[in-house]
Amino acid sequence: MFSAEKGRDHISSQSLADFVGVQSWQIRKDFSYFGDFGTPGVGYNIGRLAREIQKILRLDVIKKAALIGVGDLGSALLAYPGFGTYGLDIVAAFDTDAKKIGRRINGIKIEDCSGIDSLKTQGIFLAIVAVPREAAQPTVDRLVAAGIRGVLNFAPCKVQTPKRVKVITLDIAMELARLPYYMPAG
Amino acid sequence: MFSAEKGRDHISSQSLADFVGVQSWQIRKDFSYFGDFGTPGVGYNIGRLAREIQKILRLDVIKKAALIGVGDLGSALLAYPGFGTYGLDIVAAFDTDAKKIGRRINGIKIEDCSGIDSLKTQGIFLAIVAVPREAAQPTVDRLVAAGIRGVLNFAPCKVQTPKRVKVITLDIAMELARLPYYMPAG
DNA sequence: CCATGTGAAGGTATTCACAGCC
DNA sequence: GGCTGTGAATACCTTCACATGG
Repeated sequence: MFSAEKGRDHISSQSLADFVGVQSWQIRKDFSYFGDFGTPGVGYNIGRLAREIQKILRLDVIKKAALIGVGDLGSALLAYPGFGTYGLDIVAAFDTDAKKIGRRINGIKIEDCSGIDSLKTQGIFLAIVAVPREAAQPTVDRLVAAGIRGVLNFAPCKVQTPKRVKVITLDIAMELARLPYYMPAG
Repeated sequence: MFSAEKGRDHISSQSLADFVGVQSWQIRKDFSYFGDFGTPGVGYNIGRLAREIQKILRLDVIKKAALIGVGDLGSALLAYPGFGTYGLDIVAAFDTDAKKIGRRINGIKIEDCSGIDSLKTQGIFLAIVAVPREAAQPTVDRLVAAGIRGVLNFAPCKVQTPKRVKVITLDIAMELARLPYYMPAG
């Protein structure tokens, strides 16, 4: 990748744009919102650029996350190796099912849900909610009480939180359902 | 739900707005792009509205989908009961792992990948790609050749397709990684 | 001469507020 | 009176093209 830049320490907005499939001015405009990282006539220093982006996206600190609900999806998430790329680490998992409690997946022991209440003391401020729809709101309420600041919700429903707690809801079935809308004569 | 409207056959943009957490003019404006479904002074006929929305979102036809890659995430998707809500039905599953081929999950038999090439003859135009990143582009190429029209891609990478094939990429780790960005002093 | 950063233009989406219909 | 549908106003985002700095 970046074949035109191999062995060089700078890259142009044009090369970056070609690589990710956008226009060069989009690259420059977006970067300019966060500061002047580039050098006119030269381009962007690759090392500097990487560090700036890591800072902007907060990739420089490892963030601990808890998983609530270890069903099929939850198990898949525990086994997924891709979170490290973004400085994320799932360090705790909770379920209500007695048969699952005590089992380990990928080194993480599944705990009883009472442990949720002490997440704050462990420095955990992110939670992944992979519970049935009916359980989503009560679960999130408990997480909010436990001091959680951000929630990734896989339950197909809206959940209410105080403004200080950010929620991203990912309804996988709805994402698939969006596709036919773009397909002429579905 | 809709307690103020219980037992009635019409609902106002205001009630809908309160329920989903938006402004009433957003509801009216959005609906108006697709036609005049409402009655001034009365509101929207609930049955009519439901049918109109089903038509707009193409929920009235059942769409068959194929799953490629039956790892942890793929298995979770096969077991997930929520696709029917949106008129979706996963009817085929493929994997390269000989140990998995022939197994059934939720009534769907896991097949060898050669079956991908005949998806079109089965009337399948949607595919879910849950394979490792390296395999994503070749898999999608094969799906495109097989006449697939829409792809839900869980691999954390861009995939190239002809314009006629719509791709939605869902990078779950990146979704979680977005949260700290909204959290002050993450 | 090269590539950035940005004012300005153009386009799109959001929001308002009200005329018109029930 | 109540509620819709929509023009008009506003804000936002996208795109262009160029002045400026190396």
